[in-house]
Amino acid sequence: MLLDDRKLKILQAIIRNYLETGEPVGSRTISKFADLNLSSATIRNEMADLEEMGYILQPHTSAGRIPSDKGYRLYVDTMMEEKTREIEELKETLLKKADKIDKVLKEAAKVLAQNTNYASMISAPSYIRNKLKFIQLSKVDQHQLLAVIVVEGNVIKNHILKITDQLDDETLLKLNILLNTHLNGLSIEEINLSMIHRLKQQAGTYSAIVSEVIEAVGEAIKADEDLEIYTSGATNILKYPELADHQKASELITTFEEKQLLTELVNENKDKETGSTGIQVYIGNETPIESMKDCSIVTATYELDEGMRGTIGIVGPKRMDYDKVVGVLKSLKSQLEDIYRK
Amino acid sequence: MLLDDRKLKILQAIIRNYLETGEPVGSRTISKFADLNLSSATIRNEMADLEEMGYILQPHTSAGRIPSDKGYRLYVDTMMEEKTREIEELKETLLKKADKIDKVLKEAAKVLAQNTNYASMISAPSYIRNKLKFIQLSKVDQHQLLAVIVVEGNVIKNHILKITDQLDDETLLKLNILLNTHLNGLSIEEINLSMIHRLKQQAGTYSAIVSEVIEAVGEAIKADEDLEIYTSGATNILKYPELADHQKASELITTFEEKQLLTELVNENKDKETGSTGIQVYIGNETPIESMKDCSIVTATYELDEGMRGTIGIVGPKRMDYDKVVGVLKSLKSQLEDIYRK
DNA sequence: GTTAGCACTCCTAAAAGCTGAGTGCTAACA
DNA sequence: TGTTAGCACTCAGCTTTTAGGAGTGCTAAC
Repeated sequence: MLLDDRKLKILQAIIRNYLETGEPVGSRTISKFADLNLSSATIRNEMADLEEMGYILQPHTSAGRIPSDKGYRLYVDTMMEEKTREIEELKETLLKKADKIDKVLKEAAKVLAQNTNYASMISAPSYIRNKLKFIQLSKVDQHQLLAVIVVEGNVIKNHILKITDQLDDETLLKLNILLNTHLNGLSIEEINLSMIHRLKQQAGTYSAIVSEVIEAVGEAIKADEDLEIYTSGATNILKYPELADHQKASELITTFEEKQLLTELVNENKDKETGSTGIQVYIGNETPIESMKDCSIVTATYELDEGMRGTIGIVGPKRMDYDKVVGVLKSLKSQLEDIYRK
Repeated sequence: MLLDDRKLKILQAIIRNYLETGEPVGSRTISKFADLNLSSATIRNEMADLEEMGYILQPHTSAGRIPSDKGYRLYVDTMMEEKTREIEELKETLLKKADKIDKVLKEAAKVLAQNTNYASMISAPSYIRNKLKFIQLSKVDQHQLLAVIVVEGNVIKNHILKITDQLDDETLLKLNILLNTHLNGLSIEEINLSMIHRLKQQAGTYSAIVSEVIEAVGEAIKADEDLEIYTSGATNILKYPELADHQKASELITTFEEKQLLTELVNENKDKETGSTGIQVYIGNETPIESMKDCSIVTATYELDEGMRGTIGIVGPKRMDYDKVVGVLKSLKSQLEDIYRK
């Protein structure tokens, strides 16, 4: 069977209507819809066809139709009208706090959730290939050293290490020079055992300190393991009756609270080439997160610098306002990139 | 009317029973309760008295009785049996990660929520009076300096500052010495305008850098303004029907998600002398947080070091298992203090 | 190919009925 | 005087019934 123009128009009308109301839509409702002048009976015939083709389904006999995942997919891929709304307030709020990226992202997630009435998540940008930029050892007091490790992209890690023997300033300076000359500019793959061994030998009695610093460097570089994720508006999902069932809602909100599972989403996106727009839409079972299989997820990938990427995501009911969400995400994406791109 | 021994026993039985079931308890249920051999009719008479005295109330005629806030209060103050359960697993988990206090607290909040089936929150310890311990300026690259600021208690803040003019190593060393000799050991009150002025003069052409560093110092010291709070198990409240109503539940969970309002709880506790145990119980309307007026909150204050305090809290239904919660909180409190106290 | 008409399905909300837990009161008992 | 058995009464909540309405599929006519 062919999906001709009229069928497309009817499908579109069904989806639009369902997005608004959340109720199954019947043939009469569609027949009253402006441009196509058809009786409800005709619509019914067409709807039967659409159902057979898998674009819509009936929750039960004698109910109207609702879009299937396949139907939504078609809608998102081909029928959406691009709206270009702006969220000006957001930009202002963001600019005010531009000095602290964690604050900005937290705030952005909040604004996003409030604007869309869905749940939102933002992952902090993480470097894909990280190189060590700079190490600084300093004496904090008699028993403690502070190691500051700066990684490409000005990610900074601090590590306190306890020492038993006293260190004079000169030795400290030597250690600093030793570490920096050998390690700066190296990525994690380049710091291998033979290099560590060589360094330890050169450090002599202080090899224990060198060990500990190198370990801290390792942790600093693979920082994306515990990826920072900011979420907001998880409770918005309680607003949609089809998701507000206790069991499901609890699982969903927990997913947002724990954040652990959301990394799957981020990782899924990191590798994938998302095309020119950087927007990904997961509908129902397409989602990589089990507890969200009754939801739709829209994500955007932002890139502050070559290889420094993060993910913005919106989670809502399958009948989400895709037009709006995509618009808002695009806007936020470009605003983030504007603020931080040099 | 006097609250004699028998009335007390009946009240206790009512509360115990209600805590378990969450259903209003009737006279017959109580009369079947072991030690007091009384008929349901007698219990009914006593219950009428207890109701008149305000310790219990009826949701509607011909329903059993439930404890009032006043009843719970009496129970918590005088009738609770102290149980001393242990959460051994917690201690192990905590020890494994003892190097990162934020991870520990996050984990502790999680364990707390899972153990109790209520919502949990933990505020990171914050110094009341903070002193500057140490400043370190280093060159990251041609255009950027890194200022590392260490505050008493090894709280470390990093601040990146951009520079236009080149700085040679000698000047940097001089600046470091200048800043450290003048500022170390000072509290925020002691760094006043005249001192800043003097420093700037001595810094000559580099006064802009000094300004920026001092500003960063200020932020580092008053870090408790944006108090870190870790929460977990907010969705647990959906398990208690009396709180799971959409409107209320949504507000409650949002409170946990936003965390902002929780600072009120922390501040409330910071000043208050909580007695020898450090445990506070808020029942119903006693709570300082509006959205939680149908809940009970139990908090404990832990103190890692003189003046370095944080708050642990449990939020649940009014019929929470006070015995257990108090026990768990005490246990966690002492474990935290054990791990971090020097 | 389109449409009016009709019988049929089945969800939903409201109404009616029933049940059982629980009460307050009274009168009798120890 | 305190305790108890008994009884009539209340009322939330569940089940069943009923009615209504939205929507469908099919058929026959245009």
